[in-house]
Amino acid sequence: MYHLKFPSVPLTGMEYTYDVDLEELCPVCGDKVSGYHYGLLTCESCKGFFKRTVQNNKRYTCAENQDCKIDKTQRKRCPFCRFQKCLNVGMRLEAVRADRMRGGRNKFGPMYKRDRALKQQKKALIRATGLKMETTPPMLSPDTQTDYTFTGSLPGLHPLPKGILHTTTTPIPIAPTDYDRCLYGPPSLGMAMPGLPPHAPLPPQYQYASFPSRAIKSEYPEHYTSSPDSVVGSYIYPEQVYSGSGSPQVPQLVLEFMRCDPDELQVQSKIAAHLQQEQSGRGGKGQERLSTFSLMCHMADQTLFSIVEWARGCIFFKELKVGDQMKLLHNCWSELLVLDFISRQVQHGKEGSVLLVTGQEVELTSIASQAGATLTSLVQRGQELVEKLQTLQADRREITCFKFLILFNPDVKLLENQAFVEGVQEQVNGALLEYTMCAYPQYLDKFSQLLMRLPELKALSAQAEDYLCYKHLSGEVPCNNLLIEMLHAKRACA
DNA sequence: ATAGCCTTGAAC
DNA sequence: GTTCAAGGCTAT
Repeated sequence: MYHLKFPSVPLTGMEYTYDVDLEELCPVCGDKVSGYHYGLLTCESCKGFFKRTVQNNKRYTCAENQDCKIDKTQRKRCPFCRFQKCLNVGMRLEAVRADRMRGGRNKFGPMYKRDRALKQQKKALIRATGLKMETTPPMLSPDTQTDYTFTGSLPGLHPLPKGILHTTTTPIPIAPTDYDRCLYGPPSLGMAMPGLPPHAPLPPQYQYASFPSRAIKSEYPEHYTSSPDSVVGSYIYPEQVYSGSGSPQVPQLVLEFMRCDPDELQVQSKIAAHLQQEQSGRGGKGQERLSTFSLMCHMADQTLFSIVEWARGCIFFKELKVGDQMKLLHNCWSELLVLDFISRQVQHGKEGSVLLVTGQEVELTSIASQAGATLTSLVQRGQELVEKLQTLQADRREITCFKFLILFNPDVKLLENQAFVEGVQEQVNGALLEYTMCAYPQYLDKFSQLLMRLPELKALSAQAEDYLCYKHLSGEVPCNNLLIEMLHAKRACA
């Protein structure tokens, strides 16, 4: 399935791929676009179809392998796959009104406006630079259009995934559960939170779901909120932090951080299994599965899940009220995600390739040749940071401290317990300083050298976020995505 | 059930 | 007042 792409989008990052005038095509069926409907530009018929499906709570089944091609002539054939595709390209359930109120505007208005502006900007850019690189073969339906951003699959992805990602034996267990989740659960952090039960499929309340914080709060169990008068002192463990029995060189706090750190292999197999499920859910016997880019999105999404899970279970963070937890995570999710990637490269990575969270290796050359310019430069910048950290001999403990420094950012606005966050950051700084002094006495300024990498990481993650935002607005990021949720949450605050 | 056209109404 | 994405209507 290569269709998880917005056919009308001419750009992939900063480079220009194909005809802007081919723009008015429905991402679901390729028919003529009639305007923004339920989150993106679609044709009139898919708009109506989506509305009928959601309003009347229709359930379809696919007579084939849930991978039917949807185009203008065949769109009536399989409503199951059509609706699936609607969701995949990013049509929003929340935009269908539960109360059927007519007219007016909804919260997507500003998004449509931004999207228009973005498209306009790009058109102008193309006109100005004359940089049209490739042209879409005119006969291709949206289903078969190539994703120029990140073509089909990377060679490096094949060796391992043979067994891991492309298993054909799994029957497709997705049918009712995921359908329900898609239908009733607008993408939300709440629903997405690991370890929490998903929405019960009760009355369809997909009405004006305000994006970021709505479900998040309500879905947190009460016991995650702590007493209102939490003060710094009561959370720090003063006498245990630096002294203590363990190893003489490592501050107690650092040991505690390491204890919170998830087992890498566990995360790896969990995410690999998830992606396998994802793949088998759509593949069937057809070869067309998720594009590499969508696969990467799912991978990043799952990594984000594990990061959120980590945060919720780790020292200090779990003492915070849910509101503050969310604010901190919304602020730093992309940094943590990038750091996760970076640290994997620092620890295991070989030169010339990157290691994915699933354990797969991808050659840098194949990224350079197949990914768009923006993504390639992101990876490039990432590798530069990796090299710096390797030169510094940054170890796992130090990088784990990084995670806490990033998470406990006292500059986050409107924190209820800002003093606590500040206190934690100070403690982490202290522990990191002591650790580097004890463990690497020969490097006098290792601590400050390490700290200087943080702004670089921040800049890199900001760039990555912008890239993701762009891809999202282009409709290329799969829906029901925690990544996107985070993206929206952050931009809504800004 | 589908899809083209019509009506509505909050945001601008 | 104008816009334009919601929902509604209806012949096919």
